[in-house]
Formats: sequence, C-alpha cells, structure tokens
Amino acid sequence: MQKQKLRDRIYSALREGDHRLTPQREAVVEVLLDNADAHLSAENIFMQTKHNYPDIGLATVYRTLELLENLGLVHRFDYGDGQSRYEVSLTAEGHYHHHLICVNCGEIGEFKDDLLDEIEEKIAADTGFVVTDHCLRLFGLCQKCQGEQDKPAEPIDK
Amino acid sequence: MQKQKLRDRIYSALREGDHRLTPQREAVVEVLLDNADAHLSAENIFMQTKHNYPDIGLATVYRTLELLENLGLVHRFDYGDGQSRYEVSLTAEGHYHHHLICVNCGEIGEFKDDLLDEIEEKIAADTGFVVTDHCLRLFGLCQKCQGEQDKPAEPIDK
DNA sequence: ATTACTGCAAACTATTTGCAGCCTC
DNA sequence: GAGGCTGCAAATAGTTTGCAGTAAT
Repeated sequence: MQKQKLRDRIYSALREGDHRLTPQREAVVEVLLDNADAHLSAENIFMQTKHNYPDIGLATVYRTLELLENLGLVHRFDYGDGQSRYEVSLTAEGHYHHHLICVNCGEIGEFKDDLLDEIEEKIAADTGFVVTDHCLRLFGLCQKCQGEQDKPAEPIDK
Repeated sequence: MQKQKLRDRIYSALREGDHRLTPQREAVVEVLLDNADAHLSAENIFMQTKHNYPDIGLATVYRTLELLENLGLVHRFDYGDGQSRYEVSLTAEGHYHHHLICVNCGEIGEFKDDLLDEIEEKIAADTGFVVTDHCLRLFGLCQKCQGEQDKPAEPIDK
C-alpha cells in the first residue's frame, strides 16, 4: 500500500531524533508495517520479529515500541484484557478510527469516523477541557456472532 | 444523594444471586457508594475500606469487585496506566458519561452525553456490528493545567 | 571513539489463585 | 452444619529496568 511512505516517515523521525537505526528496530518496523491493520500485542510483535531476527529480545521490542510511541509513530491501545496492542499511526495528525470489539469471538474491527469532533468541541465549550486525543471502544457482536451467541467466549472485557 | 437506593439495589442483587452479605462486602460497598463519582483503583478501595474494616485483604477487595462487576452493579474502567478503576453503575441500564483524562495532572473528569447513539446507528447500518456497550476516553489538558504544563505529574492517588 | 542500544535476567506491578479456617445462611 | 467467603502467601502475566557487552554513527 503506502508502506514505503510510512517506512520513510519512521526512518526520518528516528534520524531527526538522534536515534539509531539498528537491525532490531528495522525488523520491528517491518512487522508493524506488514500488520498495519492488525492489532498486535507486544508478544505477537516479538514472535513475528523473531522470524527475521531470531536473536531479538522481548525487552528490545518493548523499548522500540515505547520509542516509536513517544515519537507519535505508533499508537498503543488497551482493550482491558491486560495487554497493550500496537499499530502504526497512519497519519501524522490524529487518527479517526474506532475499534469494534466482539464480546463473543474477540475479533477487533475498525470503523472510520470523525463524529467525535462534535463531542470534543462541545466538551471544550462546556468544561474548558481541551481534548488532544481520544480512544473509543465499542463492544458488541460482530455480524458472524449474531446468530450463534453463547459460544465459549474468550475473556475479553472492558 | 440516592445512596440508599443504590445500596438497596446492590444488597438485593446479592441476595437474589445467592451471595452472602459479609461485613467485608458491606465495607467495600460503602466505600464505592461514598465515592460514586471518583474513579478509584482497587488499591484505593482497599485502603479506604481498611478504615472501617482493618483486617480486610486485598484479594477480598478484588473478589468483591469482580462479583459486583459480574452482577452489573459496578463498572470497571481502564485508563491505560496499568490499573483498573471502578465505580458503581448509577443506572441499571447503560451509562452515558465519558471520561476526560488530563495527561498532565492525571485528574479524571466526566462528561455526560449521548451523541454516541448516532455513531452506533451508523456502525450498525454500515458494518452489521451491533453495539451493546462502549467506552470513550478523551485525553487532553484540564482547565487548571492549560497554563502550567510540563509539571511533574503526580501518580494519581486520591 | 563515543555512547546509544541490546540481550539477559531479575525486578516490578496489578491481579489471580490455592488452601485451611471462618462465619453466613 | 454445609459451603460460600476470607486472609495470607504464593503464583501469574505483562511490562520495565540494571548491567555489562556490542555496534551504529
């Protein structure tokens, strides 16, 4: 897709921030780019990165993700199931997609929308709180699961 | 406020579910009722409960919160700072308040609104995903912090 | 040549669980 | 009196950190 553009953005942000481009970081970035619309946990990313760089340590993955998050290149999400998920930020500005979490099968979908702008303006006007970021998670049943409920649901809660 | 009504609802739900009303559970419920609009962590609740029931164990607090959550009497939130927050559900049905989290001082405010209904309808129409619950967290700067940023943020402890 | 980065293992934090005894129903 | 509930301590799970060695600039 626009993978090359994203990779360029990440590499130049690293250079500009005086961070080194190590093979470990390259490997992690590739995994992130290859899974731009998955919602990988640190452990997932670690396992996948091992394919291209078997000697990488889990701590390095965490440190890389933290760095990229601080540079605004990666977004960290929390689904309340005790582990963080990561994905590359697709734009330099805000991201306007929300997550649809199926409480039956655990699948995570996405929904693009900017209706929240309205809410954020209302908040600024009413309370003086200035919103810079948001996280909207919607729980419910995905299309697949609407017929066959009550299956052995995985432990996903908010 | 309507504390007595909430307490009654909790007590009868416990009875109906064949759960025992122990002094520990009573003590935890009182703390929850006294802090209906705070956003307490399990540790916070544990400490506060100790005032009225010094011998209570942290595990009991967790078990009580889990029970109340399963009964729909308490809502659990996750702000991504690694610990869950709890608050009594004020109504039997859905709750329509969102959380304003100040990234500077950590204060958590609330904002009541039902604009999300619109988004949820749109999602059902577009994707077939049926939303049953949601969690919206808004990050930014509270009014107090807008002048004096970059302060040494406190580790949120009420 | 610096000194940021890495892997490993140990440390930490929030939460869960096993178990023997206790106390509500 | 039976079985759910409790406190304690130990176990987990995800993440972070200290350190000595390694490698990007």
